[in-house]
Amino acid sequence: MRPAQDPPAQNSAKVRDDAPVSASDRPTSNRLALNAPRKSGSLGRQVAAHLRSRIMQGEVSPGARLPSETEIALDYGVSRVTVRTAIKLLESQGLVDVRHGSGTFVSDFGTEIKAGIQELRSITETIREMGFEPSMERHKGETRTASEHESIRLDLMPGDQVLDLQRAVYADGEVVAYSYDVIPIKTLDAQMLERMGQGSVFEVFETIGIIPARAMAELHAVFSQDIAWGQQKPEQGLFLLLDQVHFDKDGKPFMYSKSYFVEGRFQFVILRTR
Amino acid sequence: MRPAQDPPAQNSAKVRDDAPVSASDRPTSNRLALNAPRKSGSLGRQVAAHLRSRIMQGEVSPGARLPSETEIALDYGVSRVTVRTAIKLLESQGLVDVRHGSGTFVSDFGTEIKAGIQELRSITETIREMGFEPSMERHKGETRTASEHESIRLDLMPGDQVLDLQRAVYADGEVVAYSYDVIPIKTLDAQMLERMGQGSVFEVFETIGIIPARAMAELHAVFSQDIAWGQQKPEQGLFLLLDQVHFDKDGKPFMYSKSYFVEGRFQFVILRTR
DNA sequence: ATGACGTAAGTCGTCCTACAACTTGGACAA
DNA sequence: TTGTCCAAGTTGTAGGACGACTTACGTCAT
Repeated sequence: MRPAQDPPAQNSAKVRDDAPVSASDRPTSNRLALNAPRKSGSLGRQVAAHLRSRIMQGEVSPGARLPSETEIALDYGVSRVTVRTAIKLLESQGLVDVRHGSGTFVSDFGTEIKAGIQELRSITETIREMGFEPSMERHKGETRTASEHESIRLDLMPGDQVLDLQRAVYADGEVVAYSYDVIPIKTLDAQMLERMGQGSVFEVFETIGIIPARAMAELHAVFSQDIAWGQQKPEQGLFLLLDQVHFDKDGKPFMYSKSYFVEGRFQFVILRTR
Repeated sequence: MRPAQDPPAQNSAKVRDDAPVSASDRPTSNRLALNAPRKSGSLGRQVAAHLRSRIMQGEVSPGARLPSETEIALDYGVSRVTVRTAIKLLESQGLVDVRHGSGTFVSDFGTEIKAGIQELRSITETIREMGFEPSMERHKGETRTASEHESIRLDLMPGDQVLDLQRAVYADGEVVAYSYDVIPIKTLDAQMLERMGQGSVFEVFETIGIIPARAMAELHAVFSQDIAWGQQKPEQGLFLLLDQVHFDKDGKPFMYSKSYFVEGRFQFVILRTR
C-alpha cells in the first residue's frame, strides 16, 4: 500500500502562486457554516477543523497564501484572536507556515501527509482517507483475564477481564496489518462487545462517550513468523510494530493495542517540526 | 539503550497536587530572564521555551497546575495573549493540558518523553538528553557524485557532488545506531567537511546559518546483514530505519539521512494528540 | 535603461481591556 | 447528610490599537 506520493516534489519546479485564493468560486461567507467536520470543541478548534478540511480538499493549493487573519475573521464571523488560535493549531501540525509580515502559507507537505503518525486516528479511518477501501477480518474475539503486563498498562486490578481482539486489516482487499487489541470490559455491555469486532473500535467507543485524546506509543522492528495468519500471510515476516496505549481526555487508558504493519505495504510518514 | 522509563506509571496511584506551585522557592520574577534556552524566535516562542525548561527541570511536577495565565503574564512581564500562544504551543506538543475554567496542568507524560520522534533534534543531542554520553565512530567520509535517487530528494542537478558520511553512533560506549548521511557540498568549504565527521552535523550546520526547520521521514523495518559494521556489529540484523530529508526554514533540503537504529537498543516514544 | 533607495501598504506579533463560558469549592437550606 | 445555589477563579472570545516585519512600487541618481 503506497498511496499517491512518490518522492514529494518539494519545492523544485513547483509553481508558487503567492496570491491569496480568490473568494469568487466558493461560498461568499463561511459564517456559522462550521458543518463540514464534527461540531465539537472550542470555537478556535472548530475554525481550525474547518480550515483544515478546506485545505485538505485543495481549496488552497500547497504553497499558496491563505487570506489574512482579518479576512478569515470577518469571513467566519469570529474575532481575530480565535482565528489566530486556529492557525496556531494548524501550524503546530505542520499544515501551514506562518511568516511574520508576509502571510500564512499552506505547507508544501501538508496536504500529502494526512496519515502522519502524530495524528490520532484509527487505522480504518486512515486507510479510507488515503483513498482505499478498508475492511477487517476477525480472527479471534474472546474475553479472558488480563495478563500482568496488560494490567499495568491499562491500570487494571489483578484478575480483571478484557476483550482480546485479533484482526487482520485490509486495504482494497490486500492485507496491510495485523491488529492485536486488548480492551477492558468494565464499561462494556454484551452488545458493545459484539460491535467491537465488526468495524472501527473507535466508532464504538465514540457512541459510549469515550473519545480518544492521547496515545503513548513505542515503535519496534519485528521479525517473526508467529504474527500473521490467514490466506494472505506474507512470507517475509517483517513488521513495524506500533505498541500503544490509548487514553481518553481524562487520562484514563481504555485500550492497549499492538499493530503489526506489514513492511512495505503501509507508508509511515512523519513530519517533524521545530 | 533503554533509559529510565519502565512502564510509565501513568495515573494509577500517583499523587495529584492540584495546588499551583508555590512561588516562594524560585526567583520572584522571570521578567527578562529568558536566558535558559537560546534566545531566538518570537516572544511567544521564547516564553514557551522557558516554560518548557522549567517543566522539564521538574519545577512543576506532573499533574500539578501551572500558575494562571494572568500570573505568568505578570511574572514574565508580557501580555496574557503572549502567554496564551506559548501555552498553546506546549499543549500541541503534549506537554501540558489546558482545561477551560480550571487551569493548565502538566501532562502526566510530558516530562518523561523528551525524546519523542516529533521533536526535531539530532541523535547526538537526544542521547545526551536521555542521560547517556554520546560518541561517534566514522567509518567512511568521502565526496562522490550524488545518485539519481539522492538528487531527487535533495533537489540537486545531475552530477552534483555530495559528502557521503557513514558513522556508528554510541551511547555510553554501546552502539545504538548506524547513520548514513548524504550532504550536498555546494555551500561547504574544506574545513566544514572535516568538522562534519567529528561531532553532530547539526552543530556544524548551525555555525553556517543553516537551521533545521522541518524533516520529512519514512519509517521502515529492515532485516539485513549489510548495514552494521565494526567491533560491536549486532548479530541479529534487525533495524528500525528512519529515512529522512531535512529542510531549513526556507524549505531547502540540506541533508538526506538514513538512520538504522538497532532494534531494542533505542526506545522510540510517540505521543499522539488529538 | 538600470540599479539603489526610500516609501507605503499589507500582514503577523503583541498589548490592553472587557466580558462570556466553564469549573470548583463553600455556604446554605431542606 | 444531602442537594442546591452562589461566588470566586480560570480559560475562551471579542474589539481596538499599535509595533515589527515583508513586499511591491515609485523615485531618483547613475
